[in-house]
Amino acid sequence: MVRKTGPRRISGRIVETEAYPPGDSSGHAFHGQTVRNRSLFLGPGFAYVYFIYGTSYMLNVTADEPGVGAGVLLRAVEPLEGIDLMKRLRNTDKIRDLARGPGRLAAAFKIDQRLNGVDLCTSGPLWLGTAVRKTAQIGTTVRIGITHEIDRPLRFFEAGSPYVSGPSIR
DNA sequence: AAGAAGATTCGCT
DNA sequence: GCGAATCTTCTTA
Repeated sequence: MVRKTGPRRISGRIVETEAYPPGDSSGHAFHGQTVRNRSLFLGPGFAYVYFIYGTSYMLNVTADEPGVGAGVLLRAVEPLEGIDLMKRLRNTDKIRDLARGPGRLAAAFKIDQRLNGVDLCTSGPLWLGTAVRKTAQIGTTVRIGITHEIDRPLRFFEAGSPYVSGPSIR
């Protein structure tokens, strides 16, 4: 994932995600389209950004066809470029904690509601690149922090990565 | 118009 | 580990 803010560039490898497929009652699209979640219905490859708990922004990559609400929550990133800038944005010097967790990830990449609806498949302020090629074992667990459909194994992470939030046991 | 819940984080114990 | 922080949206009166 790459973030361009002014002359600065922030990037990292996505190491943890959660899926919120169509019809999932824990997904924000479950009750239909609203002002808040309309980006989820744009079709695949757009940013869905929302603010929660009065403290945190979160970033999803939209999925599925236009009109079908579905998304993938990005929960953790291994920092690559722009680490000094991330440290300032996150107010910490611990590289491991810069983007470990969905709210921290958004803060480290300077993501707020202005990026809601942005196309993530063309280079703009925020996009998903393919430059980093590295094989990894993918672990799977239930999703974190939800109260519906809690048994579905829809959290995915790079096994053994120190940049993953939460449990790393399959 | 008021209240509750929410895909979390941080600071303290 | 636990509780507060703090805002948006949706529900209920």
